[in-house]
Amino acid sequence: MNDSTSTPESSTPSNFIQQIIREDLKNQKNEGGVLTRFPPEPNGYLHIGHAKSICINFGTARDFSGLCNLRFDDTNPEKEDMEYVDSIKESIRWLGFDWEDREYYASNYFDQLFDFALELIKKNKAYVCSLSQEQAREYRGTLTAPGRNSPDRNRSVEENLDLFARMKAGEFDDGAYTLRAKIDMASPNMNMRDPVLYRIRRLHHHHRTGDKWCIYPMYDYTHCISDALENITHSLCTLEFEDHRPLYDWVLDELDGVPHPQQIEFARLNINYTVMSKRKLKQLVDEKLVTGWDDPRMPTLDGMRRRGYTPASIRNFCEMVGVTKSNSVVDVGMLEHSLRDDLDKSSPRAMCVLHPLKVVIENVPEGHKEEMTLPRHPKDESMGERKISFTRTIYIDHNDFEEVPPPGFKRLIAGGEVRLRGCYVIKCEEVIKDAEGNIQELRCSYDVATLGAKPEGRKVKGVIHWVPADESIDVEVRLYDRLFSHEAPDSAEGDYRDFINPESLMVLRGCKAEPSLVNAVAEERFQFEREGYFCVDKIDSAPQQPVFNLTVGLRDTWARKQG
RNA sequence: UGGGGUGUAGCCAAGCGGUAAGGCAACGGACUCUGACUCCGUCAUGCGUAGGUUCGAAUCCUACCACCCCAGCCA
Repeated sequence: MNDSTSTPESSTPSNFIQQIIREDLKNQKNEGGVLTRFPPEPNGYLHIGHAKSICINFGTARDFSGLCNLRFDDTNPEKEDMEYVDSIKESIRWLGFDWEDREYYASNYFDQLFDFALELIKKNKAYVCSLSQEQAREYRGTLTAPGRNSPDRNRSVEENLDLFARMKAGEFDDGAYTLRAKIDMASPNMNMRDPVLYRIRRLHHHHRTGDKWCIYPMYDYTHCISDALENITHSLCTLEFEDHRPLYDWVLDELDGVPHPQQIEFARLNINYTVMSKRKLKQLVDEKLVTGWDDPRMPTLDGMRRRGYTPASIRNFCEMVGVTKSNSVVDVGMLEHSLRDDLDKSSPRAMCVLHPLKVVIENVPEGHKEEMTLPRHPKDESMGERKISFTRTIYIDHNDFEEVPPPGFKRLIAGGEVRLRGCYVIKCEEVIKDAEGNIQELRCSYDVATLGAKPEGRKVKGVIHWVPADESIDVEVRLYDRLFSHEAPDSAEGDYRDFINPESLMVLRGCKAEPSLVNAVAEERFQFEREGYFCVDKIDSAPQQPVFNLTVGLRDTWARKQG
């Protein structure tokens, strides 16, 4: 295969869709071009599952030097709204894809769609049916029993034309008539049993066409024609549309002079420990089980963005997952791996003490202040440095001190030593407790000779993070965990809501952050050393008062060993 | 009991008649002023099951099994 057409970079293994397209290009199909489309219905917010589709559609086009259109599949005025088109556009842009000026709407094709319907009627391939919804269901038959022809099936072309025109003119109530394709009521494929092409929806205003129309085309009829009108070459969609393909092909075959794109189906994305259906996500929002569509625990792109996910990590994840036709459930660990992988490279380091424990270093004089310089990134010098004052009173994390340490504990213990990150080695001289025996503070000493140098004659294994007491800033930190404690909340016994992880959100107030963090801006990301990756919440932060969301924790082999 | 799909390790996934890629996870170890990162190593005599064809089968054939989707005037 030595054609001049660009092929996907070899770094990403080829998938079955790329193989089909490569074959098409070899056969000079579509004049060697590739045009795909991402076709969301503007009836809700995008989630990680849509991200896979976006990556496949835009990514496949990019891999073959083609283009991808954005098309809103807005044929059902009952559920759609402008609010959603704006949010969808924003999410796609955020993910890093650009449809340039190729923004289309199925509703822009309503006139042409209507004319094509006329063509089908004239060819005696469509008829106006008066069956009620209930009757239609009865006439349709079942999975194993064939359906029966509608009594209106042999209505004359003239009468069909007249009735369809009157449907459009608004003469009939919702549900009084439908326009149906005349195919085969005995087809083993339910979609081919004279599917509805148009329905009457007088009661709804369309978010773009207003009240111009009172009949609306159905998905099956609209999608293939929209693809054809845009000269789409490959119409990539999910598996559940597999048995709609014969209908997609039927419509285009019956129409004169329209191109015939190829529909190819792939498996949708499933991830464990979450739910992906719009119905359930909406329920979580409506029942206030989460704070909204952009709750950082939600698998929505708005939620993931607020959580601190990077667009690149989501794109890489989608690459990693691959494209196949087999239904699968991807381990959320893979998503987290992709996230950490990107964040490790791109996040400046900072120190923030989540559970402050006061430490007084007795051999540091009152008022003493020594400026420490720490790199913003251990491997990327271009990120620069930050300054932190070493003072007599500091805070360390409560979890970094144990009076009775478990075996292998290498943090601070009574009488033991530990390194303060980027600073001196300190030794715990005394543990001060209140009447109930709770640890109040630690009295320590420090070894002057250990700044940037190994201590003499002994080994100090542990390194812990810290902040100066006076100069640190108080911040709110929100610790997020998986929304569900069951890996398959959908398919488990009982209601999925019963598996909501009660610890999926823990709010910590009075955390002590190093002073450089005071100017952190919305959505800025950091690695809080030894804790995890955090980002500044864009909703609840105020100037000089950042609120941090835990994006994902650092891998923690110690915690894992502890059980 | 109809039709359309899919079965390769705990998870995702290559493989396209020539003797099971890669990633995630896990487990060892090295390194380390983050128990992080990085780096090394281990991890399918086995490809849903049973037969068959072949010198040779995850790949071809036959039968069976399991799971997913379809009976909206939703997309």
